[in-house]
Amino acid sequence: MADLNKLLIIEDNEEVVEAISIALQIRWPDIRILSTGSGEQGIDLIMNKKPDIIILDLGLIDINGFEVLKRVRMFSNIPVVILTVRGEEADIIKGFELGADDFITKPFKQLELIARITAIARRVNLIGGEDPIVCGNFYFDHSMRTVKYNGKQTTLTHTENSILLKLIQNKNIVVTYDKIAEEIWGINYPDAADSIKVYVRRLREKIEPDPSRPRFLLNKSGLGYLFTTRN
Amino acid sequence: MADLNKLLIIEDNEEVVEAISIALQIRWPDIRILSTGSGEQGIDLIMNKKPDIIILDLGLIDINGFEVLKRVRMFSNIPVVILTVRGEEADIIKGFELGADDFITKPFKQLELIARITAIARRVNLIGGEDPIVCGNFYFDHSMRTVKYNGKQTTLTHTENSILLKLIQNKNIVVTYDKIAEEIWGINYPDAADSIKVYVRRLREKIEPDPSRPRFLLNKSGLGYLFTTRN
DNA sequence: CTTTGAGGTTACAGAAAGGTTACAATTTTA
DNA sequence: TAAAATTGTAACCTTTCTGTAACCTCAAAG
Repeated sequence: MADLNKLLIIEDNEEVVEAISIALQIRWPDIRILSTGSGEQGIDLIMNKKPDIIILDLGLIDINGFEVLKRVRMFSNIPVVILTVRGEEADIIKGFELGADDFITKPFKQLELIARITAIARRVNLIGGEDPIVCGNFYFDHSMRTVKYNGKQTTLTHTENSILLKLIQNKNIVVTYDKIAEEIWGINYPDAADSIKVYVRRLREKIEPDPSRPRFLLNKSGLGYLFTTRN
Repeated sequence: MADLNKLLIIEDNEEVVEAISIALQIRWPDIRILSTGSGEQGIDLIMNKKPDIIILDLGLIDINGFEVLKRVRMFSNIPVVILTVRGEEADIIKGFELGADDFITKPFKQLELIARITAIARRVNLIGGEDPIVCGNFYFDHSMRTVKYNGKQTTLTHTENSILLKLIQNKNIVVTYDKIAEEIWGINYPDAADSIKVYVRRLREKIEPDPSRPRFLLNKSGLGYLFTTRN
C-alpha cells in the first residue's frame, strides 16, 4: 500500500475521537476514519474493514482494551497505538508485551500524535515518497504504483503493488504465503493462498512477457513466491 | 532474521550507558553493546559495525543528536531510539520527522526501555525466525526449505526438508527408521523404510554431487541413515 | 556358490498445490 | 449516483508431491 488510507479509532469518548480525527486530517486530508466505542465492534471492524492502523483506548465500556489487543493479535499484525490516561510503567510494558506498537498518553499533543502515527506508517511502508527500485530491467515505483519493463509501463492496483513490493524487497528469496497475506491484509487471512495465486496471475499478466511461462515471479510449491531477475 | 545481536549507544554519560547496558543484558544476555560519547565516532561505528539498533542521546559533546540522526538517515535505515531529558513536543516531532523510531525520556524505567526495544526489534524482524544451519559446505535453511551446496541452491519438498533437518540435527549419528518416520508422519508408519529410501534417493539427487555414490547421506544397514561431512 | 535380505533405483497413480478463467460483490472514480 | 475498477471466491485444469510397487544390486549367511 502506498499511503495511509484507513484508520480505526476504538474509543468511547466522542470528543477524543473528534480531536484525533481533526489532527489526522491535517496531515492526511484524504484519510478515512472509522470509529467505535465498543471493543467487540472494534474487532469486527478490523476483520471486515482492514484498517491500516488502529488507535485503541484502554478504558472501553464493554471489554478491557488489553483484551481487545490480545484478541486482535490472534489474527492480525495491524499496527496498534494504545491511548491511555495512565502513563504507568506496568501498563506500558503489558501493552508492548501484547504486541502494541506505541503508546500515547492522554491528554496528548496533536503534533506528537501525528508524529507517532507518521513514524509507524513509515515503518510499515504505508508512506511512499521513496525512490523507485531498479531491478534488472524493471523500474518499480511503489509510491506511484507503476512498473516499467523494457519501456512498457503498467499501473498496478493497491494489492498488486504491495505484493510486488514485498517480493522485490526480498529479491531471490521465497516469501511465504503468510508473509504475503500479512502484507495484503495485515492479518492472517483464511485460504490466503487461494487469493494470492489470483493476484500473482494478474501481476504476471502485467510484467511477464509470457504470463504462463513466468521468468520473474516464480512459485515454490507449499511455500510461497519469489521475484528474481537471474535467468 | 537473526536475533538482536549488536546495539550501539551514543551517549556521553557513562552512568546512563551502564544503566542501559545492564537493563538490556537482562533481556538479551548475549547482546554486544558498543558505545561512544561522540556523535562523529557514533556515525563511524554505525557505518563499520552495522548495529541492529541505535540508542541516541540528544545532548552530545561534539554534534547535536538531531544532526547525527540526519546524517545517519542519509545512508541507513537502522532503527534509532532517541534518549532525551526534555520530553518536549517540538523535540519529539523533530525527531520523528528526521526518521527516529521511538523516544525515551530520561529518567527512564528499565522495563519500559526493554519493552520499547523489544517492540522495535519485533517490527524489524530481529526477533524470531531461525538461523540457517551451516554444516561443512552446506547452508541449510529449514524455514525456507532450501539447501545451498557449493553455491548451488535447491528447494526441498516438505518431506525432504523434515528428513534432512532431522539428519543434520543429528550430524554424524545414525538416525533410525523409526525416528525418521516419526519426523515425517508423526507416527510409526507401516513399511516406513520402503518410503524413506525413496525420499533419501530424492534428497541425494538434490544435494549429492554423484547421487549413486553418496558422500553425505549414508546408510547403516538395518539401522537407518546418517548425515556427515567428514570425508 | 546359491540364497536371502536390505538397500538402491525407477515408474506410476492418487493427492495436494498451483494456474487459469469467469463472475458477483464491493469500492473507487468521475 | 452511475460507470469503471478492484477484489475475492469458485470452478476447473495442470503441475508437483507423495507413497507404493516392482525390479535391481550387493553382501552376508547358509
